[in-house]
Amino acid sequence: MTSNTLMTQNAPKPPLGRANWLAIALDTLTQEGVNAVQITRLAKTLDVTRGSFYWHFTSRDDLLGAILKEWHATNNAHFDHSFRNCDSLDESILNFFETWVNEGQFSPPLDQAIRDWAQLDHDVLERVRHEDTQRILRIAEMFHRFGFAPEDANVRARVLYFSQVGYVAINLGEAMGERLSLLALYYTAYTGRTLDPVIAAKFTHKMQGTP
Amino acid sequence: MTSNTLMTQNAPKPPLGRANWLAIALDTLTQEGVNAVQITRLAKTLDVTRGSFYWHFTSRDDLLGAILKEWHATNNAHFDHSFRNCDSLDESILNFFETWVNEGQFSPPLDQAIRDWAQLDHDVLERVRHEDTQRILRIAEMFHRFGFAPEDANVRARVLYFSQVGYVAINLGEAMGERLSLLALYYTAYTGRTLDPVIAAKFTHKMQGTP
DNA sequence: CCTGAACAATACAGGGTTGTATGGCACCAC
DNA sequence: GTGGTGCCATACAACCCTGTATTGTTCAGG
Repeated sequence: MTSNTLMTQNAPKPPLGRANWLAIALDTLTQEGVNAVQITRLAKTLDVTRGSFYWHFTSRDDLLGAILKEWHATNNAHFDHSFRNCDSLDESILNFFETWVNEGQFSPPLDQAIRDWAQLDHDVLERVRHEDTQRILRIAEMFHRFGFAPEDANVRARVLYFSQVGYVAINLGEAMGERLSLLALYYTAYTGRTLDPVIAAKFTHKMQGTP
Repeated sequence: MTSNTLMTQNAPKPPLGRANWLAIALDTLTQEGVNAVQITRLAKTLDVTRGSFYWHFTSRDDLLGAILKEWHATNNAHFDHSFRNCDSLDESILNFFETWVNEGQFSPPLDQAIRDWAQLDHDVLERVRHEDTQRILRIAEMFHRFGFAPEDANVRARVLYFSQVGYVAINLGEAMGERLSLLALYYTAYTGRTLDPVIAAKFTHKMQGTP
């Protein structure tokens, strides 16, 4: 091999922006926790030195603040939209399930990483608590809309939400098929009602794609 | 006034043992996570230098291993005994609730700290997964014993267990009164049955002590 | 007494992380 | 081309944490 250029040896490497750093930071946060989001490591995975970071951010805290803002802007917004405009309880609950397995808009792992982080930082805890109560309120409203008494709706919202959070925290690593096989039972456990078999079948078929 | 150290203002400071280090390590683990259990910090809170630590333990990993063993020996054993020898579903479920609020034998915060740790260490994850599946199995057996069909018992066990784990993960910081006021509704949400008001009242009264 | 074990203090080497300061280098404007 | 600006590399100072080696200190028992 020749020692000189003119080949693809020297990657063009387009300039990085604040968004690139934020994205990789969110990744390592969700995968390895707050303590792992270190400037040195991020720089290494971006194949760049820390000089770049300190051009886009003033400090590590600056980055962490941006992370929190990003989480609030994306994850929470998508959570809200997940079960709006639903005409039935079936649809609402199934949409809710889908939100938690279909990583795309709302990211449960990110949510959990933020929650872990909150255990160490009181400011983060406040924000997470606020979000959680908001979410529970919205789920409760949903239950109420479909005929549950206010207090019953409240409790069922809590049980449903707690369960989901607990499930991702426990991280059993089950396959999709396992979970779907219990769908109807989950539905009645959460709602006290029976899931229409046709709707269940449709949902099961739709979900068979993801692991 | 007791005798043999004739009033030295210099604290006698009895010698430390492996158990002392383990205890303080478990404390900081539950309060601040694995990354916070550092020899230097533990030594500082024990008012001792690191020289002591390296006499009792060979390394930090040695300590972490001991922590895991301790968790397995105490927390899990106490979890098992929590709802054994119960004659009714009421009693079982209420005992289960009590286990999760009454910090004494089984410690939910420690449980959660270990779970957070598991997110970073695959070995720990394996052990936690094993424990979680065991626990769920035991709860399912309990439901089955009181008349639930096997699959229904399985799902209800999962919902109940996930909920509790999720609740401590979310860390809403609610007062005892708040939670107790919804007791009966929680009970029917989890079991699909109605809680005997007398038993409910007895339990509520019993629990009013703890915040 | 004296010895050796239990336990702790001190000192040092090696590695890792955050900031900051400063020096390039490309590229676009004028 | 001159200059400025966006972006990154390099070098350095100040910590913090681990592990190990070495040296005390206390105390029981032969």
